[in-house]
Amino acid sequence: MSRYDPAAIEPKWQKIWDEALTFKATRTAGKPKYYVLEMFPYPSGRIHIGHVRNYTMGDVIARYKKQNGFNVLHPMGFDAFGMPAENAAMASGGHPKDWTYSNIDTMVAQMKPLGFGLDWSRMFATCDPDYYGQQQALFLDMLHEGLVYRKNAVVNWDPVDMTVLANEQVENGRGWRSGALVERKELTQWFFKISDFSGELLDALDGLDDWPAKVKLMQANWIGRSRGLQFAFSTVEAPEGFDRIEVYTTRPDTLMGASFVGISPDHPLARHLERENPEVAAFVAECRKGGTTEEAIETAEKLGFDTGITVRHPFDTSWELPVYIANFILMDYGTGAIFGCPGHDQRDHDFCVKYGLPIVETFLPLDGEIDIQAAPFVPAKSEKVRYTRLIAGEEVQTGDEAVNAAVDVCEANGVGQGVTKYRLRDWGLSRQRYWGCPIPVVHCDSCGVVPEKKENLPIQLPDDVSFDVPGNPLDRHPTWRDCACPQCGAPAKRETDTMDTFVDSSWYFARFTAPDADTPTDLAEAEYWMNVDQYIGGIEHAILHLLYSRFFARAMHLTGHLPEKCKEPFNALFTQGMVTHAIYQTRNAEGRPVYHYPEAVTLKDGKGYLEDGTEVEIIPSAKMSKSKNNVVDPVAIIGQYGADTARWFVLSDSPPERDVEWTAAGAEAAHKHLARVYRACAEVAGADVPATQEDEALLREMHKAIHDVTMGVESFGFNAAIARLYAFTNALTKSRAGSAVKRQAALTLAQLMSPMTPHLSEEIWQLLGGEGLIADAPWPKADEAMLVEDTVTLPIQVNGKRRGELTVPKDMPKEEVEKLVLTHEAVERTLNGAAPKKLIVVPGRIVNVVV
RNA sequence: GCGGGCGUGGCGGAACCGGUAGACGCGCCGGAUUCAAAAUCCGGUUUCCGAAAGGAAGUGUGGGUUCGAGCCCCACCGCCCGCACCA
Repeated sequence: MSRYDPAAIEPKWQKIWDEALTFKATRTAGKPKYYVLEMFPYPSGRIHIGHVRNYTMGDVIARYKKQNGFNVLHPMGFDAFGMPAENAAMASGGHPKDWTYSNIDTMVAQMKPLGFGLDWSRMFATCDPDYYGQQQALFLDMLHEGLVYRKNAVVNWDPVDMTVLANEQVENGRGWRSGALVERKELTQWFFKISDFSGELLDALDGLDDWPAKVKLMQANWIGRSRGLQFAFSTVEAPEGFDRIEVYTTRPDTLMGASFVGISPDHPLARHLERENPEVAAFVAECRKGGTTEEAIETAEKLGFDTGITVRHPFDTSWELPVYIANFILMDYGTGAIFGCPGHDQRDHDFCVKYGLPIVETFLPLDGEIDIQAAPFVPAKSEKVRYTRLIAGEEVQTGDEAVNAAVDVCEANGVGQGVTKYRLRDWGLSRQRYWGCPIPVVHCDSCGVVPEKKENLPIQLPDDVSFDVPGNPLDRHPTWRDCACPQCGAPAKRETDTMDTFVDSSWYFARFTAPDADTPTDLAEAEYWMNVDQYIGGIEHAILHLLYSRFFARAMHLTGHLPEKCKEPFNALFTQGMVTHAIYQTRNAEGRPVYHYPEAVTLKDGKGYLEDGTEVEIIPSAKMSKSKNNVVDPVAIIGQYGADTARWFVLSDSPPERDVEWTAAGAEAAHKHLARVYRACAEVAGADVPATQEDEALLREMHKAIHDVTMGVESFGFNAAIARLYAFTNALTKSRAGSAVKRQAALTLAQLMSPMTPHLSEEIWQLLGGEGLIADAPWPKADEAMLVEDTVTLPIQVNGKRRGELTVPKDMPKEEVEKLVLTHEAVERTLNGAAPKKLIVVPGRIVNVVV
């Protein structure tokens, strides 16, 4: 009998699937489809065990759906534009394109041995001119539709590298690479009008029943809808043109408790004063310093500057409030100006205490005393309070009721109007970088900004660039910028900004339905394959990627590239956990940690030792990191145990939404189990035992396994499904059933395992003479009749504690069960002749005797 | 601070709708096979008392609802994640 040899069988079956085009997605009218997609990877260079887990989950779903008669679309591609490629080029002198494509080749070569049922013929990278050319076409259509516009925006500018930095590249106010102090620079940039969709993107979350509540909540918070009042204070002795200050408040009911008006350091009035008054200039300069990175310092201290200007209270014109410039007010939220109500806001309270401003309450708790001077009273808006300085409504009402009443009264009195505001801002897509999709517009001296003609697409990135000098290579390329104005034909210059890489990943799922179409999508294909039925990816994309994709799907519908039904492109979303691994560390003489590779550590009784006997500290379940020496390389695992073991292990033990810890012992155990399955099935293939009395018991086990594993796969309970498969394997190996039934059970076992361990399953299928490929074989169906037993074992509880059990025919009437229970030895002993207080019989489940 | 989630043996984790807590795996213990080892197979394994039969306790803590609570309700403790000067 041969041994389980993954190194031989895995490549064999991969070749067979390839040649049979087993996983090629084909559109057939009348046959249902299923589109399963895992978030595509960035081509960083090597695949990670986390990728293996992510793609294995998708593959289980894909193979399972195929066996259930669906036309499955399960594609793979690469999110290939982005800064690491440029950074690599700067560091080692190569070209981002070479670096990227060579990484893609490596990663594809690492992924193929894992045996994923992918339609590789649809593969693309977002840096393929074919893909980004279509993205440019899409951009032009969105521009035409009014979904894209230009405006000035502030960026982080590194004056040494002459480049724009992302927020996360600014460390302590300095560029992460150059170390130069980062400047705030205003540039004209392109924006997508995602804010037009704020309300819709928020409301539509309700319809996403198969999305994690957590993700929906994160998106809702990000969009941040608030209802409030916008109105203007009239000013006293303000510079010309500033006779009104617009403010926005979500608490108009506290208007009678206002103590001051605060404006942002970036507010037009502050900017005006800055030019005239050096003290103001010094203050706002202080406020702007460092930006977001020094938020620790900023949170500690709330600073204000009294402008000397005052405003009149809208309901009492003799009441004047001072106007402060305050460092905690953001220009891009609301109107950049607020009124401060210290009685009911901690921040305003701190501010008023610091600057000696009056503190009055507008409402009090229904019962009990509070000292509003000592601390603000900030109850939930849904809570009822008693108003002492009432604008509108009942004296006793909830904050929500009071806000609505206050808005109505203010509107009736001509004091502003109720407005709905969103936190979500427009999506700035311009990046002053080389390795991205060029924005297809032309700057013409006479015509201004002109969209490029579609027939000129793709506007390709030039290859002859270098990264040895700072700045954007597109800017300094000798000829690339030169072009003819698409409108007047005169010599003009191309836009040198490229698109944010989030644009690339906002529509790739649609492109997979027709990767070779000469328009962004093919409507017939999109109509058939969309939506993505199951999307799988990391929680880190809960907000941006998924929100941008939802926006893009709408934009693509408006521009005629997707049918209406695709406005929400992902029917179901699953966010998977990470694969973690223990860190083994000791400390050097200075007390700094020293990290050891797992191979160097021997484990004994839960403790780890180095070769010389030194005990190491074990930090369990840590995120894998190269610098901590705890990375598990999938290629090494496949070499050691084979792909099926890796696939089996990453799904076992932990629920898929949670992190799973990779342990050598666990991987070893998974491998041993697969070898055991192979042995057991090979034994069955060679046996010839006539039918026995145990046949039926094994068949019942088989049908239960079919039922449970099916449920497990359907509900993403892969760990539970695997546990069930262990149990079924045990049942098979221990059973003394005849060979015919055992063969049937083994074939079923192979099928139930096939989404997780496809190679081993095909091998067993072939060994036992299964018909065709297991990948094509219909998923087994549980026979309901075999799931129900003729007899049931009822636990007998006395006062809720289990005291014994009783085996009775399944449909025995309640009365008879009761009689039997009362004669049960344990019950008789407890009752001791007395009658029970109560007797509860739940048919088929349990019996409880109350004494 | 706000929002969300989680807490079950030595470990990862099961437990459908409120109905036998600890499935399955790891580890550990014992045994078989072997000259020996590896590999494999068999049995045991929540804790405490007991030789055993059996009994008692037990799902972070305290209370509640219920014939019955890991699951529902209230309060608290701990951990994790997300957001955050948002007017």
